[in-house]
Amino acid sequence: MADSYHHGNLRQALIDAGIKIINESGEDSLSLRKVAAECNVSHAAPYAHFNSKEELIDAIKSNVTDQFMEELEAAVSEVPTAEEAIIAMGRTYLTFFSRNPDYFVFLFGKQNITAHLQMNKDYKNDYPPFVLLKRMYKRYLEEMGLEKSFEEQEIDLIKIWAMVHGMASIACMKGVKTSFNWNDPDERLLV
Amino acid sequence: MADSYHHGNLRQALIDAGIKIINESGEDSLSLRKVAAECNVSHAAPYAHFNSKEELIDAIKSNVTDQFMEELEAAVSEVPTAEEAIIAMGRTYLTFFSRNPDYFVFLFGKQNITAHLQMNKDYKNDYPPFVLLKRMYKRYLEEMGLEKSFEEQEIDLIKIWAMVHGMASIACMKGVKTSFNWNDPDERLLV
DNA sequence: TCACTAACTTGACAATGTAAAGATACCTTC
DNA sequence: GAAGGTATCTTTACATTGTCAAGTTAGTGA
Repeated sequence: MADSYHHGNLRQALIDAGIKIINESGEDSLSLRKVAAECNVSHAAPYAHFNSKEELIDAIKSNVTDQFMEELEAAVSEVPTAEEAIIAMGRTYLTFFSRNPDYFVFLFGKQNITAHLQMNKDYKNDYPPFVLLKRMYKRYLEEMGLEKSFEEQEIDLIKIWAMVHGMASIACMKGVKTSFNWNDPDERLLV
Repeated sequence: MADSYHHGNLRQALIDAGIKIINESGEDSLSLRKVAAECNVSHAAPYAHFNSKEELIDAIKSNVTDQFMEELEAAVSEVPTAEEAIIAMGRTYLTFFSRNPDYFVFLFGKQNITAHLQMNKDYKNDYPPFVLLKRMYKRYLEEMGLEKSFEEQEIDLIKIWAMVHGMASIACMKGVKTSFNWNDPDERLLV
């Protein structure tokens, strides 16, 4: 299978090679031809699995997001209460992206984000990490015996997400120097 | 001057053409050759004013940032107290970027950000909007008669900035639908 | 008037995304 | 097991792009 005409699992190999290139030299230097070369196939081979460079990039993004989700879910499952879970999510969020800032730029930098932070009640077609946060937040309200309107919930969620995402954004900017401990953010996230 | 060999002020014309292209069809479709064509000069003409495509893009960024700063300073000068000024900044921040989301992606999307959100005491080589916020924040502490340590100040500033920047980030994401009023964010930004 | 230099053009080249046409190997169906 | 179909991969080709090198033009100062 190694040196046969057919690769075996080229699709995943292309994704892995793409991630490798991004980690080594950034998204800008990622080209379809390099990815193909990395997999020892011809430069047009990727077109059997992706219709465009953008499709490959989207596949990589969803691969990285899966990786991110695993860490988030692990963090959430380690604590008993929803309140702690939300704090743990924020911490994991910052840890994940300050560990590899390239992923932040890669995931959220360009405009073609498949992430949808929709606030509507059905979770359909939503950004997985945000779905998780919403679930934890709902549980938090229940555990605390709180009743809030949809609008109030929306504001809370945006506040939490904006705070954490904004911090990650700052932390991932080049040249930023603070004495802030990004891995242990202020815990009073919930207002 | 119109059809002469020398353009007159090609440098600024290139920047304007770049902004136009970004507004019309996004940063991805911005090429040096298109910018040159837009100015009716040969494809290599830009190299008399910029050493690379990146340098042109940086120039465009600083142009857009100037525009942004004008609005921020106007907003700040319209209110008497520093507290109101900070809130006005947040509102202007969100208004500016929800008015033209492309600028947000363009300014903060890629990694080569010249913006430096440095927390050190000297404002040297700092991101102008952030310098303004720090000045307002300092004035706020004075007006309120508050005394805070450098670390506490740092945390406050990061919180404010992260909140506003995070909100703008969410607002500029494609496909986001909320009932949140981005132009009138929650005013309890200061903890 | 005469260099000198900044601004611009022309021509070239390598890297890249992508399409079209052909080659190869696997898989199903008889 | 043969035949045909199809997914996978290669080869070739082309337009776009960033960038460089060499030449051209025009304004500037001595």
